Amino acid sequence: MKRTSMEGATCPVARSLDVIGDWWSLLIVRDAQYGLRRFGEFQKSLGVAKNILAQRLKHLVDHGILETQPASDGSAWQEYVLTEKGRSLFPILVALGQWGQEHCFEAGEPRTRVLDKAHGQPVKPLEVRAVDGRVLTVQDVRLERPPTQG
Amino acid sequence: MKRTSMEGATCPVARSLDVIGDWWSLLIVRDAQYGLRRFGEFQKSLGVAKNILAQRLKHLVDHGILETQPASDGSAWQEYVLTEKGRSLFPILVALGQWGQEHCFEAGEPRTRVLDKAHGQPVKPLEVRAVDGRVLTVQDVRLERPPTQG
DNA sequence: AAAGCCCGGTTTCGTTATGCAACCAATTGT
DNA sequence: ACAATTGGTTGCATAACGAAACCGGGCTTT
Repeated sequence: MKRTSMEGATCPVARSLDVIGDWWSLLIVRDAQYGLRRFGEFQKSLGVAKNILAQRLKHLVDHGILETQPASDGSAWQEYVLTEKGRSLFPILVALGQWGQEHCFEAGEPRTRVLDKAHGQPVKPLEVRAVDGRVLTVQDVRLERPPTQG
Repeated sequence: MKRTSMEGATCPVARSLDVIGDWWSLLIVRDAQYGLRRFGEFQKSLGVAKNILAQRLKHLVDHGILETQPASDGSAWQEYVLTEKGRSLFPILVALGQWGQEHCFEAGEPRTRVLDKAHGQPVKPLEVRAVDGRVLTVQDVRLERPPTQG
């Protein structure tokens, strides 16, 4: 009765979710993107139980999304910093954020926003595009499944 | 000891995850994007237990991501189809898929791909852009928290 | 250098969610 | 009319989650 794993799936979405699809991982990554590094910082920011946080940090380190660094302020403790793999989750977080803003808030309700540092403007809504630049919707794409599968 | 809810969070990412952040919801939505509509189709495609699937479908309907339609092939059963809110999850799925392809597969390992119908080409990698069109990385943005919080 | 306070966890234990299988009603095929 | 399929629900065992207690090493204060 273990939670079913998507590790062997041929669908990239399923494999991604297998790694970062739990309730906390993406929130940890989000906080890491914005500079949090220490266990205590994450715990305070997220309000998550310490055992769960420890589990998740270990999971993210094991999967190469975070790595531990010996220090940075001279103290003997370690810090958790994003790897390149972790930083490349940025579009996912932006996509989730934009969807959430659009669909999970009342008008005027206060919310955290991601702003372009250069001009203080919100980020442009993501667009899925073809290699030739056309904007694509779900109707414009199709799924290609691998040849030999079930 | 209930699973902590993000419903009241001011962060849009957290609110999104509160709705679609579990192990199955996005996979159901992905299948729905590619045309699956019936309970049995989802169950067969995902291999999920029927009680869990029923729970998740209800959850997605409650949150306005799917809606039930009376029929389409004349039978007396109902179908689950995406609402506009559900269709707008498309960029999130693309982002997850692209990240998964890049980071969760060995080279040459067979995988499902999303292709532009027009030319059969894979979709272009997503780019986060500023309103003026500049491509942004996480270093180019900052977080603006709502004024009175905490 | 001793006492005490943080930081970063681990342990314990109760509660919740997940997953499998059995069951069941309504619909459909024969 | 009878059997199989569809679309679920119910029960039960197990794994994950969450709160709080605990704990050891680092750091601080004196």
